[in-house]
Amino acid sequence: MEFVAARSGGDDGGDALKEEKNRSDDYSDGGSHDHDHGDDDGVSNNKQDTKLVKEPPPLNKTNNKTEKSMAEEAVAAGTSTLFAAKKEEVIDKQLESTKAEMGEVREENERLKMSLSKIMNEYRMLQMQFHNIVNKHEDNNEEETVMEEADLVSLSLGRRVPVPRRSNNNEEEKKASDNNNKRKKEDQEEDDDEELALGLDCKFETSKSGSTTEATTNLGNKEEGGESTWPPASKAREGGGGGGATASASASVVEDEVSQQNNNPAAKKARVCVRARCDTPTMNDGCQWRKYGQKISKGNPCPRAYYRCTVAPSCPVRKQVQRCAEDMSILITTYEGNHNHPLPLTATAMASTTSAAASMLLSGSSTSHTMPSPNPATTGLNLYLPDGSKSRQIYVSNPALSSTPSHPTITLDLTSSNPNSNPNPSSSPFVRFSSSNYPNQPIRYPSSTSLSFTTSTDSNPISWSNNGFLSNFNTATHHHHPYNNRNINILSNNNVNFGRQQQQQQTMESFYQSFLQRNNNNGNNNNSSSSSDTIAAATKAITADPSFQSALAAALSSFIGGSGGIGSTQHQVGGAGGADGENSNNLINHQKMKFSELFPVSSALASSSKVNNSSNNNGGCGSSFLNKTQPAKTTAQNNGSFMFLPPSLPFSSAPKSASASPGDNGGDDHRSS
DNA sequence: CGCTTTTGACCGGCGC
DNA sequence: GCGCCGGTCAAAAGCG
Repeated sequence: MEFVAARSGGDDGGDALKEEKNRSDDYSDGGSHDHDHGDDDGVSNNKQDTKLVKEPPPLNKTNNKTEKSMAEEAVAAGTSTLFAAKKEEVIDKQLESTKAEMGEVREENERLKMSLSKIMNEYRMLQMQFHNIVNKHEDNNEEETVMEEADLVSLSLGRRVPVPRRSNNNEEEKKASDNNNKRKKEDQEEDDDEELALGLDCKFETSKSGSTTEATTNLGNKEEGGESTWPPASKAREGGGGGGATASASASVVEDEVSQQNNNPAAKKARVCVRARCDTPTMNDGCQWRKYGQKISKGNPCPRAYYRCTVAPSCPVRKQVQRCAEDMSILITTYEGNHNHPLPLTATAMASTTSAAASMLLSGSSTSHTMPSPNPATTGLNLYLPDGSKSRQIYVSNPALSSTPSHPTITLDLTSSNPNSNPNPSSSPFVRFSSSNYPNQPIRYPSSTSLSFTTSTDSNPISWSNNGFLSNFNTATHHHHPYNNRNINILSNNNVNFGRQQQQQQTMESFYQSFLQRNNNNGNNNNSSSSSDTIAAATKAITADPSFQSALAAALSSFIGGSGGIGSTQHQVGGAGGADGENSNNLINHQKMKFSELFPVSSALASSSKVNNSSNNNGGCGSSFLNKTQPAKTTAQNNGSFMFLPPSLPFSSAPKSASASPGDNGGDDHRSS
């Protein structure tokens, strides 16, 4: 048992150690080994000896038999005694040779024991050294230890990454793993439990070793900030448990990014662009943002809102939020800079995602451009979700990088409208809408890194939320993508069920919690058996699969802000806290708007209440960009002609919510500077 | 009153 | 040098 673990630890001396254990009688190291000793002694310790010992008796027996038989024959048959004498000689020779072999074996055994004792001494010395090293790393700089991983970029949410002990590949650990296996296994189990609870471990399997850079944080240096990740403060606070530890893993990544950026003068700012279907003004990523500007950018009728992180006064992180011109249901959030403060747990989800992306962007700067491949199965980003002691992958397909000269950008495509992942874009009303209005836009992203977290192309007509959120968070985790991807279809395929969505007036604040409740509600109120079944299946999937839970938690935290953690202090998707009614109305209106997009004839009814709501609307961007139009524009909405709104559509009256993720698209200024 | 949003103005980079 | 553009600043206004 331990041998297996020891070997799994990758120790090249595993065999030697095994030999040592097998052969050494003076090997004293805990009771657990005693058992092994017993087994090993029986199995292989004196294998040759036993063989040698066992062999002679048969010889003797056979010889005795021959003697007896020969004597009987001699007596009985009266044959000559010469034959018997020859036989005795042969037997004596065999015995002598056997004794000689036994002596050689004994000598060999003695030599092996000698060598074993030497090896054991060396091993113990190495073990001592290893312990010292490990203790130093753990006590002084866990983060750097994390960064010593050669080929993995590990991101963890909300938990300290148990990397230091697990992934140190030095030989000391390898050997020490034998004696420490039990302890380490216990520790790993604990760590695994932790990960199961809160962790989303994202590891990039790259052939690069660039992730071993030193932690050169750039506190407050927004110019060189990696992207939307969270390093510096966390590092500064390390050892403080909680928040600092939470962000440590991500911090390592970002520090890596930063260092790599420093190594690359051309890359001033790394950006992570997250594309997600979002009805709300911004994705609630757990952080608090303050809007400091808004501008119409070229090529996109939707204004671009500029936010800065207000969690810490000096936090240099910026965020740009803009609706996708081709598909206004898609919210494009671009993160830039490094947080210099600990992040709430809900913020670490997006942090992890963006960190992972940025890590790939930066650490793989030389190869990432080659990642786009006609075969999605061969390229992509593997997000490892801890599943007990194992890790499972979420394959993020078809990454591609784009970088302006000053801003290397990686795009996380959380939508299914990714042409790579959604061969049937017409299934999404938004896609259809967008394609008709902005035919040029689909070309916007080929040049950008597109990490599609979706890949589920089948339109599962389930709408967990009434605003397109997680509308198709189906049971794809139990399916196998044609590309062997693990499907977590988040924010995909807005399969709008208008009637039900109107009935479902969900507050986004407790989205996840209400989700399960709404399963029942759906079943009771909507009688949507198919959907309820599927939701039940999805629920089962969630409850049954720890890794899926992690993924779900991350996703929900990313897009909804979660009901826990700081969620209470932050306005959830939909805008102002407590404005559930407004949110609901917004959601309803949004769906109506969708409906009107598809069915203009009926849109008049749908938009009737929306006009009234739009004035005080703090709602989400979906609702915001649909509802928060100037009165003059509202007419167009009433006519179901939203898609034909002028490019300068202001989407004004942004939400007044003060905290997390206020509305983008708010304001109608078209600054021409 | 404190915080946020709005929004016109400003600045710097870049291309021509 | 000029204009365009993205990004930021900061005063004014709004909100609770």
